[in-house]
Amino acid sequence: MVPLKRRKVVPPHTGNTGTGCSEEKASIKFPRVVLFLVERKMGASRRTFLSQLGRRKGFQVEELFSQSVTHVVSENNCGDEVRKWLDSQLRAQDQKPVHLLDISWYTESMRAGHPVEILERHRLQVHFALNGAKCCSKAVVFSVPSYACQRRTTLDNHNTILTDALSLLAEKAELSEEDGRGVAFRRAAAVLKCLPQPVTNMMQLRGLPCLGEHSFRVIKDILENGTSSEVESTQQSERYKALKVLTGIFGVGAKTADRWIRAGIHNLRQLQTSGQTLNQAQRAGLQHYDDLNLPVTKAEADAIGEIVEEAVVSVLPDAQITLIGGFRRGKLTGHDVDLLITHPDEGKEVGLMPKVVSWLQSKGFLLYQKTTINSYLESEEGPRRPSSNMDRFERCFSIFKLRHLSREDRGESESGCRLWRAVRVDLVVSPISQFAFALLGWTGSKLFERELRRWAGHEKAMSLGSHALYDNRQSRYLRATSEEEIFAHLGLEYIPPSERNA
DNA sequence: ATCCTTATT
DNA sequence: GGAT
DNA sequence: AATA
Ligand SMILES: Nc1nc2c(ncn2[C@H]2C[C@H](O)[C@@H](COP(=O)(O)OP(=O)(O)OP(=O)(O)O)O2)c(=O)[nH]1
Ligand SMILES: [Mg+2]
Ligand SMILES: [Mg+2]
Repeated sequence: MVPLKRRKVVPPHTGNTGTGCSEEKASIKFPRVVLFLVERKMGASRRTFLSQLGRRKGFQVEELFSQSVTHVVSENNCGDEVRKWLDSQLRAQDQKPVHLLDISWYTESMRAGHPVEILERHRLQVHFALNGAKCCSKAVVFSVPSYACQRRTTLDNHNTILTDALSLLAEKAELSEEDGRGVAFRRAAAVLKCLPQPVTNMMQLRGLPCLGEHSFRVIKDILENGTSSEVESTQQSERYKALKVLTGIFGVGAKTADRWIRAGIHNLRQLQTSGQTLNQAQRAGLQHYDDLNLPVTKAEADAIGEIVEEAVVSVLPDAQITLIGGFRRGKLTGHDVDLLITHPDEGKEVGLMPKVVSWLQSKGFLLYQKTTINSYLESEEGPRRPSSNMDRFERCFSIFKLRHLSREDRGESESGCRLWRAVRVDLVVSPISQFAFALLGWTGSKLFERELRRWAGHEKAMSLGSHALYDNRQSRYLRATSEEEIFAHLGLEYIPPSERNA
């Protein structure tokens, strides 16, 4: 884990506040091992005694913690506590990787007269959640909250093997229309995604939320054998493979795929020869199956953003376009491009979507589109809208025809190779008064959105949508002009887009 | 036992 | 499947 | 029933 080889050893520099190395006349026998003993719980006198013992045996034992230290030895502290102390001593970016070791490694090394091999039992325990669990017989310090919208989840996932496994089980449940199981596995995976380090043993998981018997079993199998038999058998199952292929068609969900499989349709060839009636979305989805199952790059997303911008400003000059969805969270690829359009003057955006779609269609950019315009007058029934304006909401699901991005802009027309690809593009038009809700609602991730809404309903008696937040107790809509304000309304710490990758 | 996000067409 |  |  921690690279010990070729660690540059900084010689004990001047100003090392003296009480150390030079006084003990024994020379340093192990230059690649630089020790530091943590005084906390060990006591100053015992620490001095152990340090001098070590130096007599030829170990370099530092008085102060610095970048040159390679081995940190502690007694009766757990890894979390030691890590916290080290962080308080040295800025995180200045720290080099160190071994966090128990005193047992030190005493064994003293007895052997040389640094002994580091075994698992020598390492200090690193816990993730001390949710009611005890840490070294000391009370809880920090915890992993149970709603994903209370946590920071960046894209650097230290447990991809485990989260891929749990995500696959979630997908299997969702394809079997077992939504409860599906969301349970999604939440379990999300908890592991937010951990600061790889899980190496089961004890580290004590006290974590959303992990139960089944998830523990899957994790244990992977830690012990490198794989989970349940995951493997799922991947090999004919039904799972067929469900994946068929739901890979835009417009085909779990129910339709299940019906087709029961009719003996397991792949695209069987579907095409079956004479099944397909709706318009499914016909487009099937025609562009390969392209739509290719990842979309950030460069392609930017290119589409520019085309849409040209369309939008040509019909409404001051309109603003924002890239949302996974790309706003910092993802490098996605399954589609999501764009949010608004205008600084409330009401100027009304009727924009049909004009934008017409422009794009006239230039031949749209292979498919379904636009929905939600405009309705104030109704007496149900909760009243935020005062002063009516709800206007326009959306378009489309398939874009995008010219291939050329490395050196050679506008070639070679042999049989196509010059374009199909890309799924979602457009949303929102009035500026609802922009913050739209931004929050379409930035995702999907699980993060569900957890925000569950938090709103269950913990705050509120209802959150992608255009408004309703307070059931005050019987009114709460206004917001920024995502920060919405988190504040919900009593949540603000989580930036890059940390919503649950 | 019951719930599991909230909208749209 | 996991939390309440 | 599908999509976000
Ligand atoms: N409330 C709610 N929002 C959703 C749902 N699915 C997606 N969204 C929101 C959050 C997503 O980030 C955003 C865009 O959806 P996408 O399917 O394009 O997902 P995203 O862009 O995150 O991932 P991608 O890289 O495109 O696969 O819309 C849903 O089921 N409910
Ligand atoms: Mg997307
Ligand atoms: Mg999308």
